[in-house]
Amino acid sequence: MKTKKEDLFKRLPSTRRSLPIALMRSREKVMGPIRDMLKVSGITEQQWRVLRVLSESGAQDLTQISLKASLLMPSLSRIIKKLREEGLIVSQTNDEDRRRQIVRIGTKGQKIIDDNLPQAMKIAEELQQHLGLERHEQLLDLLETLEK
Amino acid sequence: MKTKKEDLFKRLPSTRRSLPIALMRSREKVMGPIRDMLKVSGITEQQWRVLRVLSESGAQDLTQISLKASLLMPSLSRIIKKLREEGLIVSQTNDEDRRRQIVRIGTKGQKIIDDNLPQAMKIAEELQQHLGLERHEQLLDLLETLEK
DNA sequence: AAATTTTACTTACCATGTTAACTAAAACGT
DNA sequence: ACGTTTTAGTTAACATGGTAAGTAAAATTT
Repeated sequence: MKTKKEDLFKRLPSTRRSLPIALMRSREKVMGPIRDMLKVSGITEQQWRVLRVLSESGAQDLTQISLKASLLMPSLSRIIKKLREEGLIVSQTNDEDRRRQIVRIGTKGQKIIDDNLPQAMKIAEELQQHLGLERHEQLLDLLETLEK
Repeated sequence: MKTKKEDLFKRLPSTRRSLPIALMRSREKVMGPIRDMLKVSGITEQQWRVLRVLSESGAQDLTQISLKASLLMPSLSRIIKKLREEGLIVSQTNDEDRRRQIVRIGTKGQKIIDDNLPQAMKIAEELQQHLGLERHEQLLDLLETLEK
């Protein structure tokens, strides 16, 4: 078997075996059905994450939301503004610390959660079944390892 | 141990065990060092991917690049324009098919590749070592499974 | 050959990602 | 108390993500 000239040098992994690119592609694949679902409600994936956090963990300030929803403050700031304008959330400044803005989900926002939660769960279950429970757990564990 | 009301209902996985969110967080983590590296050269991660594809696979049209670099055509279109303006690539319309634009990397673009490739390889290696070779391969395999 | 469809981009529009600079309020140091 | 530092959030600027519509050339249909 001949050796190609390029093989004499060290090379970056091909895009197919590159972890950053693989992560990106997987994410696109996984998010497809979720985005399709949300399009009907007219909200984005990130707005959905914010509403979910508020629905699950109750009223809280932007810093907490940004941690739980994995959104950078500048993005979150815009998103909160938008969601408030559309009446999906309500916010008030904290009296103890007037820098803080406490946000809670509104009726209209909660309705979007309620309307989409069943299908979201179905999508998550199908994804899990596609991989198989064991490999699904394994994948999450490996990704968790990556975080540290 | 008491059962909270919410536990009586099916729930979406917490963000820590949600695959879409885990993929996103992992990607951010992994891309950090690469972005830091590229900042010095003044190019973005996506521009880097385009240059890499051109450097590795030679002159080709936008559709091919978009597949290899995992970029949507609208994004790629802008990126190519930018890279051309900055003199990192050169492009010419194909004579057989005048819709096609054949792009190749320029000297200046190749220099960016050459300047950063060693460090990029080092970053990739460190990532691999962090996980361990076996788990690294395992992770890539699992992500590949997800694609299908 | 003329009309239709498909292909390869391009442009527009809006939302988010990312870094940096900025503002206001709270916490700290002396 | 006063000045400094830190924290919480906002704004700005530029690039990309993503959907939709537009354009020109090639391929197909009739």
